[in-house]
Amino acid sequence: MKITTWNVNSLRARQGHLLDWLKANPVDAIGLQELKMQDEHFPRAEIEAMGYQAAISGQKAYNGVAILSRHALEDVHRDIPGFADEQKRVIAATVRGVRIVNLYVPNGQTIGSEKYAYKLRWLGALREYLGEELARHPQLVVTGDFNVAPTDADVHDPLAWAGQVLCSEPERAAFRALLELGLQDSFTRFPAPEQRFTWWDYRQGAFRRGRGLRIDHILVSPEVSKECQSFHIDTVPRELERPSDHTPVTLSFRGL
DNA sequence: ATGGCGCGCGCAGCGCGA
Repeated sequence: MKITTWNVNSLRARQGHLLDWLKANPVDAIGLQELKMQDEHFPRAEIEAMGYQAAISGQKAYNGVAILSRHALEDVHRDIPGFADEQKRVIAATVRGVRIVNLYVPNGQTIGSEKYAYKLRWLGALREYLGEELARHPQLVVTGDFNVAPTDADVHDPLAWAGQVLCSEPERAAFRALLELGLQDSFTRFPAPEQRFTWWDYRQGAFRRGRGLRIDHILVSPEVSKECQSFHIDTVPRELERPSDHTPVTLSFRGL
């Protein structure tokens, strides 16, 4: 089994890239973020023609998440239970007995802003939710754009980013609190690849200059961790015309 | 130097992302 996460930064703008990528990489399931699209505009027929079912939680202009799967999507849930939020950032489904929770964590804008406070509140609520999911589903995979670079090694220029949003200590502590539930950052399960970033700014040729961050993650429960086989950050789509600023990240399993 | 680039919205230029 293979599970991918990809922030497409507008599904309408990236539909061609997504379909081409799925044709070349027929993963079992993929969590998408930043659809920026209402449910009724989702290209369901084109996705189904590729052999995928879709569970979606869309929103006009901002946010929006989906899980696509080549297998049945069961027990689909949206949002964080008990956390009032207009923004569509969470969708969960069970695929072949594996619970997948797919996230688009708030960006946080700037330290001290209302959006930053919302991000930290959101991550606190997420921790409660994932604790419950972990208790219910021993086979748990959490995919998403977490908007947190967990350590300085995940930042091209740690000094320039020190204390900035995505790298601040409260954000990193909130990320570690997810791991303390018993989840593992699957990236750390393998020898660090030469290229470890998953996002590069569109400006200033950041991708070409290797100025990126690792902010897209796949967390796994202990039962899933045992089955992990490989982890891959695919930079090919980032080279295309009008790319998403994020790359797809794929975790492969032996047994699941 | 507070923008750069790319998106949606909507038809000009702004809000937002990371």
